[in-house]
Amino acid sequence: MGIVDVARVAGVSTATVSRVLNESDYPVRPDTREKVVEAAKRLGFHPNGLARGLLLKRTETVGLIIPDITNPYYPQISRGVEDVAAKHSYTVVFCNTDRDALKSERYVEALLRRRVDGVVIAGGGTDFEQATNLFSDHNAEVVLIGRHRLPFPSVQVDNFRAARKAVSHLVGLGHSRIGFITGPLNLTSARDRLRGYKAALKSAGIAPDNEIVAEGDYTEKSGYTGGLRVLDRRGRATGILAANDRIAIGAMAAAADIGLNVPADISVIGFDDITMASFVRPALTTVAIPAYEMGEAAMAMLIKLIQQEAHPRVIKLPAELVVRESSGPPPASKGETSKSRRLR
Amino acid sequence: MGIVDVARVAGVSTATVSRVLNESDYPVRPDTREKVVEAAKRLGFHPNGLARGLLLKRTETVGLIIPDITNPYYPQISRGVEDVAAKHSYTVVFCNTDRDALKSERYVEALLRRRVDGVVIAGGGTDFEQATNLFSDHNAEVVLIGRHRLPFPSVQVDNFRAARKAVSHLVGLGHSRIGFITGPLNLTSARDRLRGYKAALKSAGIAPDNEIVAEGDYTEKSGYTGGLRVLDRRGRATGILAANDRIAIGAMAAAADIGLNVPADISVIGFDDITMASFVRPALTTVAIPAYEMGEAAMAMLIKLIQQEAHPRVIKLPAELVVRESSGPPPASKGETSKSRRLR
DNA sequence: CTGAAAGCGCTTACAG
DNA sequence: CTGAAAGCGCTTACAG
Repeated sequence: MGIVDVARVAGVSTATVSRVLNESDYPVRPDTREKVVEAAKRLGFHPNGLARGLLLKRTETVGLIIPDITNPYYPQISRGVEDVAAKHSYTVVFCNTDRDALKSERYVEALLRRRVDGVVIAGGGTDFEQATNLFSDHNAEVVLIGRHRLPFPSVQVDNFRAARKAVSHLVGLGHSRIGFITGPLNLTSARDRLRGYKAALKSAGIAPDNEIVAEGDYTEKSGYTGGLRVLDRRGRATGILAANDRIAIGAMAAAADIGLNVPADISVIGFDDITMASFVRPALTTVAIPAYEMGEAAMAMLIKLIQQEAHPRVIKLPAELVVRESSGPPPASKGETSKSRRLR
Repeated sequence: MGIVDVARVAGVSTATVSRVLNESDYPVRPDTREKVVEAAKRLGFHPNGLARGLLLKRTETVGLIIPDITNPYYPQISRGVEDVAAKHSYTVVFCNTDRDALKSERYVEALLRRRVDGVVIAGGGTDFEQATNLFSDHNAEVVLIGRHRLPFPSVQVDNFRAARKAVSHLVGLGHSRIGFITGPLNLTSARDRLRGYKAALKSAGIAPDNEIVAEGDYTEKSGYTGGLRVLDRRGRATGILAANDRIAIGAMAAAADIGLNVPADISVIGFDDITMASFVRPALTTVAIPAYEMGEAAMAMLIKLIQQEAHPRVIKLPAELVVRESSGPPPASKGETSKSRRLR
């Protein structure tokens, strides 16, 4: 069942069928048009996109390469990408690399074979230099989300400034022992946040202390472990910046399990503003990263590239501090917990 | 740059190139084979999947239709689907319908045009009868996740029994005022859980009370609202079953904001066991739905269907109660909160 | 306004 | 073991 069948039933040529069904502005007599539409509907005709793509060299398909959809940051991005893709009748192929070189390579090959018109790549940690060049060489456009050191258009957020803003908030509240649980330091996002943290301490005249900095990996578990490390000692932090909300929530769990009160004993600030952030108790103060909008912007940019329209080379989106319940002034005297006060 | 170029460079025919590159078991002399492999590599040849698919009538692409990847239940499922897809070198096209008929229709058309080999459909609420028949008529296999009233293979979990199990746990703890915040009742999953809740009450000899049942929609917000409704009155519930973890976490937030202690004043049980469930405090008791495994099973089944292998018609996966901190015995005397006790 | 025909890049039955 | 050629289902330049 193909276009020739429609042509036969309508009593016209395949050329005419094609012109009608693609709403070409090629002139076709109204009654001819109607016969075609009628026949197509009667036969339940769905044009073969493979044949079309083969000929036209465009598939209206794009790839979305992310580390892991299970990380609550990526569903937002993906949704943004997909919504604008759908709006322009593009279809998106979904690739979870786990930041694994082998998996990435396989996906790149799969996308190349499927002749995608473009890809959006989010999340670093893998070296995409070769991959992006491959896509580029094969007429697939590339848009990056986040800061990569690659010469492709990208959508970014200023993680450095965002982290600084969060730390300043803590400083403004009176904190001077401010810890940090980082993301995986092979990621630029994580490194930028760490740099911002350090810069903010410096400009507040606070000496850095590695005892209250722990490396995490953007999971709740690493936040829990890091939280225990940063909190369970004398001279502990009175404020913690976490490199994302999952870490922050893990750290809050650690605080609770140690018997520390948030924010009375310890303030916690996250990053991202996932939905859950406003529903944990105390509600999480966090730096909101506009993930959905980043996805939207990336896909919009990709479509412009594909359709050879003008477009900016890099779009910077703002991150904003959302103050909720988990941040407050430090406890009155150092080392004293709300519990010890209560017990007095 | 195509197979003819590779053939020319290797000094063989396209037939031979095809046979070598597809690892056909057709006999090819080793040195010929080598020349082909060499040429393909040198030219950076990536076979055109569109041409291949057009001819073979299979694309090694499947569609994944879900309501919304932003709902933390679906990333797990999607990951399961995608992991086994990748393992078999299938590619997955990603469709978020928002349970919207128009969007669904568009995706179905897009998938049909792309000649996907099959689709897995998760999440009801939309009528997929027409869609599934369309796929079926066009040689695309269909696997459903969850209970639909459609004659297609499916992967399910027994929500009825799972809800009963959760309520029984509360009854065993001594609760007799047990509330329920439902999911959207147009979904069979939500209705099955509600039925299970009612059945468990009945077999425990507890009269149902609509005052402590609220309709939610699987979001934190609806859990918060529902929680306020069920908790903020005399004769309030001492235990709440929530139709998913997001609702449960919303309900816990409501309890906290009212000044109620979980589990001292009120026990809360969720459904799903999302990662966050073990990191909120108190950690959430919940019925673990094996979402990742459901995705895996569905995709595995789909591949068997496509490759015409034997397969079960329906796979039932077990749901297990995970007892953590949010459930405990009811407060000693009715209407008395831990706060009022403390104040005494 | 309409159609005949070439061609997109592959695979495979057939012939040698 | 190897190759010539047909054909998958479309679109479009060309001719009328």
